[in-house]
Amino acid sequence: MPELPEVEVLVRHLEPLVRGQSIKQVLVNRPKVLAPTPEGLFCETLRGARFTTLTRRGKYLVFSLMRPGTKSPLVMLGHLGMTGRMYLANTRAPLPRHCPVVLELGNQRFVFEDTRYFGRLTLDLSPLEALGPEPLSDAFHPQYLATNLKRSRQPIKVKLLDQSLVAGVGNIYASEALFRARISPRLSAHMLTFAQTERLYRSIREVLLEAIQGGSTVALNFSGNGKTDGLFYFGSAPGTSASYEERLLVYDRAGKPCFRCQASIRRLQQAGRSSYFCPVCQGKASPRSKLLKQPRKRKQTN
DNA sequence: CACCATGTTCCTTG
DNA sequence: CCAAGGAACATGGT
Repeated sequence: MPELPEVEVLVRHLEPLVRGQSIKQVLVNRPKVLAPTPEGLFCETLRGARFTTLTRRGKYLVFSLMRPGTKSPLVMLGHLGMTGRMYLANTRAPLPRHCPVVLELGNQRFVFEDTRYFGRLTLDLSPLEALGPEPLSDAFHPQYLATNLKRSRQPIKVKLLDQSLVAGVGNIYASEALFRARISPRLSAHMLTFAQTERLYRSIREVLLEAIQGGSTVALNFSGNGKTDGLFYFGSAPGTSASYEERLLVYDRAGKPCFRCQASIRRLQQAGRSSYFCPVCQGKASPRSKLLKQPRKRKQTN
């Protein structure tokens, strides 16, 4: 679930649940997810601290906490990696199989579950320094995008995954945005016309905004089903599924008909990752080719 | 067994 | 020095 929209939805739902809660105890099952923060420092720093605010930066969750008797805020950075989840659970509920960190809050516990352990929960804030502008903020605009794309010869799809260009776009939404903008994922970044850059700018924002408004891509279950003790978790929620794949127009649709022209969606490998696109709607031809293909005025040859 | 997977970082190559 | 590509990380699904 971890691209900007999913993290944004998670943050909005989690923020009121953790605010005001204080950490009674810290359990670390996988010290590596704290790196480079030492386990001892992590536990000692957080024990007794109280959550104040929760915000998002790119795909990162930014937890602010206060330690009793101090004035300086404490910040803990979270990242879901590929398979991470963060939720509050009843203390009587059994912990999941892959649970790198648990924060005991008293009657509840904050659970960080991550089957692949690519996620992070750390006191090291340095990753934030390398992030580009938030795509939904004013700092991100067509001129900014144009200037920065001109300096890169990477395929535009690969460039969109560069978090220093714009923070939060991942593999799914990169393909979705390019499909909407009708730009080939193979087009070199510096080759985009300004018109294409403007379309891409709008597409990126639309795709992310719609995903946030849709609640998130992957089906969510914030309420729990009563049988489990999960008060909040990501996962397929019976009855509320279907929204995910239906909103994606090209991602993971190789071989299926393009929703716009019926051509078969294709998949290709770029920088080791899959890209999906419509070979017709996103053909290599630039918008100008339409004009160039028009029959030219012929020279008078008589 | 083979290949695929929503991400980031480190190392190598050119 | 910089850009770009690939492997590594770790586990599970098909």
